[in-house]
Amino acid sequence: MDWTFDGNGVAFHGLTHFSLSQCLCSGQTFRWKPYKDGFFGVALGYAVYARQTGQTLTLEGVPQSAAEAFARYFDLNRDYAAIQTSFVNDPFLSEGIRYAQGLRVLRQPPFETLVSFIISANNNIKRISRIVETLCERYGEPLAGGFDFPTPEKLASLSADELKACGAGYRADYISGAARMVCDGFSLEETSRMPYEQAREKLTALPGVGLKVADCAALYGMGFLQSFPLDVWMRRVICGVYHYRGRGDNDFRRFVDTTFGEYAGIAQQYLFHYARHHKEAVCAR
DNA sequence: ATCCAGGAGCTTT
DNA sequence: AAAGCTCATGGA
Repeated sequence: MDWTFDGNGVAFHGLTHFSLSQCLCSGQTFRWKPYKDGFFGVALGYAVYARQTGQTLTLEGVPQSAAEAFARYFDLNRDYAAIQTSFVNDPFLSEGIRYAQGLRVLRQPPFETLVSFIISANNNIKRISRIVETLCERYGEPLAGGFDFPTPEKLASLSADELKACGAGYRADYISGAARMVCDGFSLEETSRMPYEQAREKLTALPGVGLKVADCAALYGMGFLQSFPLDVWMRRVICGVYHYRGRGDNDFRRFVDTTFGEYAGIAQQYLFHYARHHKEAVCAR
């Protein structure tokens, strides 16, 4: 990856198949907000002002020592053109790709991703973002211009009332329970090195983590690109766009496993983004 | 007021 | 195994 450092931050050059706004506004991260002509957010322990001009991504606030880490965060080293080509035989997916051109699956810190998607259960994106932001402001390490995501130790030390006061609602017990298990030796890094099926199975041992949340943590936080989070939107797509008539989740899962391949998670991200902006095109339930 | 939101977990068939 | 019920909260 070709990058430079100018004293204020890092800039990546020659990016194709990359759109910053598609990456940050597609429901996979809850930590970036529109700011001036770009986005402001906290990632990998840095408060960052990110903006894109053409094929250049500028990350103000990122030292050169963190350049490669951010290349991984934005998945800049992967050949998305080749992945998109592998989807050409799927007309629905091709439509999603056209609509969400430049979208990449981020690789975020595992614990932050896990907790964020525990919060996502039966919730909406705006409120998820607000809860995550409040958690960071109150309990995250202060950075130059923002707050980091709280550590497992910090979250494990909080009472249920303190977590509920951040808006977490009934998920407060899940958050502290999962944080405690991570503090107590449940290694997310180790899990991320396991085979996918094994990793997602292990993740569901955490409170508040079912298959869907496990798949989100696996996809957005652990680099398992074959993971396909099966949520309400994907059921609508599979039903309304692919005209699949399944009975229960087992049927939907079987459809996913036989339809999308090695990069199912990337396909899912295109479809999710497309579906959320084309409600009329997807199934009503 | 009622329903829904990137579901999970527990109870009942 | 599969369907049903409940969970806290805010916006539509």
